[in-house]
Amino acid sequence: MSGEVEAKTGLSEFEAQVIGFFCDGVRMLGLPKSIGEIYGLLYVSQEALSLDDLVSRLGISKGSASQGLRSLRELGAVREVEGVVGRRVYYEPDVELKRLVGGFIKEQVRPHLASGEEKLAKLKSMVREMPGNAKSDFYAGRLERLGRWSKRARILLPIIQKFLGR
Amino acid sequence: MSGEVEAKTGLSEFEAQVIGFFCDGVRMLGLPKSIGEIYGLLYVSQEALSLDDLVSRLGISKGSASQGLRSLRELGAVREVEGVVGRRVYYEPDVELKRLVGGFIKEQVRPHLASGEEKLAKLKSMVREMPGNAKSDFYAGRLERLGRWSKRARILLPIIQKFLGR
DNA sequence: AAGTTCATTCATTTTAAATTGAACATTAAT
DNA sequence: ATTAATGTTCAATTTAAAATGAATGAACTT
Repeated sequence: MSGEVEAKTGLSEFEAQVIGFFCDGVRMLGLPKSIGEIYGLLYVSQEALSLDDLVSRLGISKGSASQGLRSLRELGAVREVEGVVGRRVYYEPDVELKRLVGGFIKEQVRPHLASGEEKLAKLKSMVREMPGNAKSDFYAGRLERLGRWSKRARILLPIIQKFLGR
Repeated sequence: MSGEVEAKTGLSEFEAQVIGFFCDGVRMLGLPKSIGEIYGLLYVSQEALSLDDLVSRLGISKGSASQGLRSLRELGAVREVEGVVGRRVYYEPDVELKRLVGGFIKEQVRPHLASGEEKLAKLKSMVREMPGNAKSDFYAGRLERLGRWSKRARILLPIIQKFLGR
């Protein structure tokens, strides 16, 4: 009657709210909701959880859980816990902001920045190969400005990481 | 045969590539492609452009153009140019990174941060109202950590803006 | 005030992204 | 070697987001 939370499984109200908190967070970063759900549940759980735990408690598919865990591993946001028993793998969250941001920058930001710089280089060569185009000076100026943007980003990223690292 | 660019209108290859550059950029920020197209075309255009110019040159609908321009105005990424003639409004891009980032932080980042902090406060009160729950200490610790995250973000944002402001 | 020009809104359609789950590995136990 | 347990992949589906464009509104012109 009041909440917007889907409580089809045995999540407490508190757990559901924390999970919702992380869903909002990851959506702001352009990541799928399921990643927020998975990280969120790990974040509120004192014990490490297996893939099957995530599936049953969150009510998501095995596929989602598997893919979500992979993304989170790549981001460095979760780590495997030595599941002494059997071959089942248990996960726990990395809760250090420094590392979370570092992973995000490394996996999401830097690749985009790099591909942007490639494209920029191509654009610059296009301008160079323009004949006596009246606009080419204007174009060159605009591209130069873009180059300054990405240079600033490159300087800024380590500053951010350093700041968050304590 | 080779390119992925839709050239249904009179966009030069160069213009199309610049627009593609900005499409990638805004998608990284979680904004719709049309916003990248509009800003991109304004960015490569020496003269200010009207809504109808955007519609005809980009081949997008009036609705998209209108909504996209609104978002860009709200972000402070474009400004109206005093269209001396008639009542048609012409737009030009704001090309200062400082202001673009500032607008993005103000419009996109801060609201999310604020709503996150609200939710966090609610979660904290939920923990306080927990009876002698065995997990409440663990929960309190986790929430405290989240609070530190958002405090850091609040400190970091002005640093970023200051850095980009020269 | 009737017509014109230009911009916005919003219900519908389209497109893109995320999710699902059955089929396919992989590894371990017997 | 066979079965059981666990994890991954990917074509098909579902869901969410964005684009469309007809209807509407607002502002100007005559």
